[in-house]
Amino acid sequence: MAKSMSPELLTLVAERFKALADPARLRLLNVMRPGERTVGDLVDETGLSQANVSKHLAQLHSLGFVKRRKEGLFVYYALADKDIFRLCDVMCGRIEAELKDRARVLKATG
Amino acid sequence: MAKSMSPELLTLVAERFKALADPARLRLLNVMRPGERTVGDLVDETGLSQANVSKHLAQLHSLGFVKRRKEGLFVYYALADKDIFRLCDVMCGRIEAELKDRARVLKATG
DNA sequence: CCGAAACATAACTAAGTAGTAATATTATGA
DNA sequence: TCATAATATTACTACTTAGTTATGTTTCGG
Repeated sequence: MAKSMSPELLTLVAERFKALADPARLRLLNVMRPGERTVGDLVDETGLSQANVSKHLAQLHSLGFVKRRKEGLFVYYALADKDIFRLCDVMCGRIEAELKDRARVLKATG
Repeated sequence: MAKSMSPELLTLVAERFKALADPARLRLLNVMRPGERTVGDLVDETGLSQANVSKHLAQLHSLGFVKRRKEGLFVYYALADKDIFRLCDVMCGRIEAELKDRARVLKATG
């Protein structure tokens, strides 16, 4: 984090964290991991409704997390870059550490 | 992101992103960057109300982003680790790239 | 003990948001 | 041009949550 983060910058950062703060959007991003997917693919692979998927994709796209490519009737979405992996890796590392710690405590207690 | 992220894991990850998806909490974390702070310090340096600060700190603490140390009447909060810097750095990099890109487009258009 | 200071918590309100159902838009082929 | 398929958008509802006010809890000095 830079030395002095202005409230405006913090708002922009928060806005981006918020885009990743939803299980449905994370599922969509996860499905796109191997490569681009059409909206229909994403509907099928997540079980979410079409309208819901479209809305989530619009949000992820507006913040630059995914890119879109139109081909005939279909629109292909793909991850814009590898940042999401890095971000999720950090979070997963935290969760893993927590679980380990919890297991350690349980072992010591029980 | 791991190959197969279960919905449960994604929910845990989303929960943690959500903790960072608020300007007030980011401000608190930013104030704690140089070192530990009492609740009163955080109230003064952020301008948030005491109750509000306590609530945000409880949330950040429950998810392991900050640690607490009690000393007499005062409670000192501090960043639990350096993950927050890494996470915010990624987000700031994205924002910077966006702004650059927007400037480039404006230059080409105007 | 008592009062005050530091912090936490509870109850409440207002604003934001995910999901749905219905409708609109766009592109294709007959 | 028309019907249809894929996606986007709109209007709405239910739920969540940030902030406030008021109150509770803990700790210490006198």
